Amino acid sequence: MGRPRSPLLSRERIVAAALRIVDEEELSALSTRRLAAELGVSGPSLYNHFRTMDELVDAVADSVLTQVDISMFGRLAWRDALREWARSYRAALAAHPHLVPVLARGPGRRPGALRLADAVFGGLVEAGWPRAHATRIGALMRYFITGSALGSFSSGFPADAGVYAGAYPHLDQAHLLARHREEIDEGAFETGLAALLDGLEMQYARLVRPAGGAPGDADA
Amino acid sequence: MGRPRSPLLSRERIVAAALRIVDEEELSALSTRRLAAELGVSGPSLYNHFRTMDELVDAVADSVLTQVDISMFGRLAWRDALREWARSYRAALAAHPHLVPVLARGPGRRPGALRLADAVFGGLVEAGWPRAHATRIGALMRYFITGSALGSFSSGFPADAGVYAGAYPHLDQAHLLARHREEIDEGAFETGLAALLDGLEMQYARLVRPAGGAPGDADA
DNA sequence: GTACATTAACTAGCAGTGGTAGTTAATGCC
DNA sequence: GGCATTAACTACCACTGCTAGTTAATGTAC
Repeated sequence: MGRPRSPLLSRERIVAAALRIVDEEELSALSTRRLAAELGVSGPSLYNHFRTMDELVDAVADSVLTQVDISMFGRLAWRDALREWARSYRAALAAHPHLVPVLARGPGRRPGALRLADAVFGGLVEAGWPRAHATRIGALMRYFITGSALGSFSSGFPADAGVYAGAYPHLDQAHLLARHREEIDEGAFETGLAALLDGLEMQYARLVRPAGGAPGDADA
Repeated sequence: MGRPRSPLLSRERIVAAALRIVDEEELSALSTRRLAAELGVSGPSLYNHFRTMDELVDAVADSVLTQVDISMFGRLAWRDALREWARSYRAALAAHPHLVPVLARGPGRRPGALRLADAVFGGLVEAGWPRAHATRIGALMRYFITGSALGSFSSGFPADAGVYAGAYPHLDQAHLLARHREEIDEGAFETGLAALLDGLEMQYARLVRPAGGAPGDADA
């Protein structure tokens, strides 16, 4: 059959189709043959564009991160920037929950992920946080955000009341959780985010002006 | 060959062997044939003890949660209990990071997971938190803890300085992160935990005694 | 403008996957 | 003692990621 007159595939087309499959089903539904079939092509053709399936999944995962807004760093105060960024980050991940375990493995060499890390760290350092603190804050924010996007808390509880009956006295209402999924998950995220920022604010106050008047506020 | 004179397998033996494989390699290394070989048995024999591979993985995951200490609820003040529980929870998960994506899908019908949820929710409610707040706190704590155990932050950054060179100006030291893995991950967890508890404490103060003296402290 | 390396599709096939069907023999219970 | 149940087995099935080797169109160098 030979090479076609115009290319049937491109990395972009492959990534887009793969993302669709992963979102509509799950990560394990993504297979070379399945993806190739969706693209009207035969399995191994994908290997002309990606070296391995892992590399393909990496590209799909990173494509999600390009949606995250980082323009608030340098524009807003660190606390407000962190909050807006966290919301944008979570929204991007929550739209593609099946990819969260992949993304949580860290940035690796994926440009989208490195771009985020760079922006957050840079924003915090420029706001006066010492580098060691900025590192930890970047990490703990990622912990919280990926954790919140990894799986719905509420819908992890079966809606069948019988599950809880005898053995778990405090969970007598847990079968209702799934019904209020979105509002609970969202509420927990916002509550946690607010608590986290309040707590960091306290630390910042102790750190940057420990007795009444210190330097540090680099508001460019 | 028929049935052996004494059973070769048991759920416990299977789960233990599976946990070893998952810890030493990764979740995807766990296959029926591989596991069966390790147990000196042939593949499909496992299906006499578990209906599907998913059920087996669930059992493995839940076995990890039985290690988590929940004795502090009712014994310590809510804030201290939450901190101790969080540390115990994280320690259990971090010892088996490859299982975190499974655990993060929620408790489902797994007794170990439901036992945790029951203890945390019960502890918070008895400490005076309204049920809706207790739900959110249970969720947000799980977000943070699973997120922190899901993947090391620091070792997600390649140790190769060339990765960051031109494009990511603030990450000029990021290649050193992996070298300080444990101390950074641990530090970020503790910093985040402290911030979270500080933030919740502030909320608790506003909530339970909004103007100077309210009821609510059920210290049983 | 013609060689020619490269590219991008293909078919065939390998070793490994979860899971099913059907067989066999030991066990535990009535 | 009779017999359903249990727990092992072998032989498959459809699927997985991936490799090898084939073919024909493309882009580039001279």
